[in-house]
Amino acid sequence: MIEYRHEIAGDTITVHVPETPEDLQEFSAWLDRARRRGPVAVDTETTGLEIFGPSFRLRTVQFGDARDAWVILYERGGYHQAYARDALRRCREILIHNAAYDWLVINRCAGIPLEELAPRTTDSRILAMLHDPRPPQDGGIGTALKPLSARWVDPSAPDTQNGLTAVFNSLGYTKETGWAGIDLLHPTYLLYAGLDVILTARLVPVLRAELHRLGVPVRLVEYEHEIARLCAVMQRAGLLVDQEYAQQLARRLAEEAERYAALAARYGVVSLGSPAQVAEALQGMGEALTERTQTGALKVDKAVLLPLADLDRDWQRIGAREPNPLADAVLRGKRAGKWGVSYAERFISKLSAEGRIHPTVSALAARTGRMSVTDGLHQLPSSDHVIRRAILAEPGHVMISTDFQAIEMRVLAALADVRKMKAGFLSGGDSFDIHAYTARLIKGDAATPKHRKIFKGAGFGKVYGGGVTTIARQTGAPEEEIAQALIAYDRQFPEIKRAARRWQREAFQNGMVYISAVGRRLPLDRDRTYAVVNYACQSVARDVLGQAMLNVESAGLLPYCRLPIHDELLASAPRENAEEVAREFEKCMTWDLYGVPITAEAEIGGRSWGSLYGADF
DNA sequence: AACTTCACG
DNA sequence: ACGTACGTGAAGTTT
Repeated sequence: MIEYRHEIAGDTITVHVPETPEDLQEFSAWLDRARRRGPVAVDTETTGLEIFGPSFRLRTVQFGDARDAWVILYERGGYHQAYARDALRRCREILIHNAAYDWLVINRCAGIPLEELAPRTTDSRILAMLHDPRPPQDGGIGTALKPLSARWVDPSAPDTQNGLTAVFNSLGYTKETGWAGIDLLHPTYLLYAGLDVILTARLVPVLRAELHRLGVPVRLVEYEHEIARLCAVMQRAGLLVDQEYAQQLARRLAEEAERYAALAARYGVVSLGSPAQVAEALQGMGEALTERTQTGALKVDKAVLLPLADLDRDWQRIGAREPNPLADAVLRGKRAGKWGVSYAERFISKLSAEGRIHPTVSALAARTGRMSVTDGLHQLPSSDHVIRRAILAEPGHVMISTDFQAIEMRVLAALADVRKMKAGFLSGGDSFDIHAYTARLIKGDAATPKHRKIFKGAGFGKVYGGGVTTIARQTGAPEEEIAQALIAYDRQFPEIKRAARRWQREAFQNGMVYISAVGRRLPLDRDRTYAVVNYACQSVARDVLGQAMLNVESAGLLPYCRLPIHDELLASAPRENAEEVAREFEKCMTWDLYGVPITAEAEIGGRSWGSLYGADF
């Protein structure tokens, strides 16, 4: 048995590393005592972060409480693996930091379904997010184990992390390659592995007490653990990639990017991605650039370049001027480059052995509680089907996308109790259009599609906290018209302004933390408290999606689910049942929220995701 | 690491 | 006192 001693918060702790069957027996005896006393913290060390990648391996599984850690050398195989598996099955209550990762690792490498682990798990990262969801850049502690431990357990907790990075470097590894390359028995590695479970074991009771003190509902904590499980199930399922198509698409886009880059080079732009070069070249061609970035540099983003290329927001010729050929080449070259690299190539490089991508589905990512998904799967271009075409339903299946209808406007109406909005949503049928309704309320029979567009902008302005200038820029309407529209909007829906003021006051009285309708803590930035309207709506909309996911599971539809996308659930379902499954999804996403109907509409596509975006396949 | 840009809801 | 568009992930360039 290898043993290390270390100090945490003034206590001497021990990291045990069993090597022989007798050592493992001792571990087993400890586990029996520990699991009777209380929860056992669990963690894994792996060769990297690509759980579904072809060379991924599980190296160690750690167990621990506040004073003892046991690092099981899973990589050694044989009885090490047997004891680790057995121990995972025997623990009643498990504590994990960022459980979704370890659930999936253990599921993939040790064959224990995450459905067995999840009901027994408390995730310290979830507790931390419910305490303060802000990343360090926004003034929070963040949710990484070391900074959290430094705050709540022992200020010197991050030292081992830095120590391990230094060891990686001294051995000629980087932060990425070190995890797979370092010797399994390296003392710093084993100590680091052991300390993580001890820190987790100490973190959970402190955070629990803190949440209790702040009145965060236990129900919310439990709900978040359920949502984490559902997201992990979707991550495990992954999405099928049309490999041949993706490869061909990547090649085509690379060629296209190359062609436009060569064109831009003729005007002195060596790198399309260099705003400074683009700005200088455009000015050299006599173009007047007026917009500036936050740091004072000349802005040459899409919004600036499109008019120079005589293109509207949909890339259609306006006919107002002679297109600037450089602006046109930069726009097209950058788009082709981004689509090729961020999407098509990424799909290929991220493939699992089974030909699928498994993007990380983070259940609790944004400071509003919103989910996030990696590998670009939340950001695939929707204006064109070519990228989404590369993602496929299962063999014999079709893609089904079920969207909430105007969810944030409905949540706003519900939370702020906006009388006329609620009346509209209640009277409106399936195809009710809140923005057209608003336009009719204000303009009467004179309401036109142009008015609808303006009041849609005003509605988003309310939800986002935008002003006249930004809404005018977004909608393309004159500022005077927008100013009038906002006045009319406030007159029709006076409850919104009142609620905004009330929510800001509540937050101020609560240490600049607004408590959402479900009890979620939403810290406000002092200099932009108006954001509370957006935080309230966005976070409850996220919780509406979470509830829908729970309903979907109860209806037996979870195996069809592939991705949550803020106001949408993407699914793959057998072609012959598609109609029935689609209706079921709609049912799971339909209910009443404080007197406002929440409604959803399913669309049945073909084999590829792209088929839902105006293409015929 | 910071900045800029661009893709989404 | 007044007014403020919100939230992400990712790539490329510059510092």
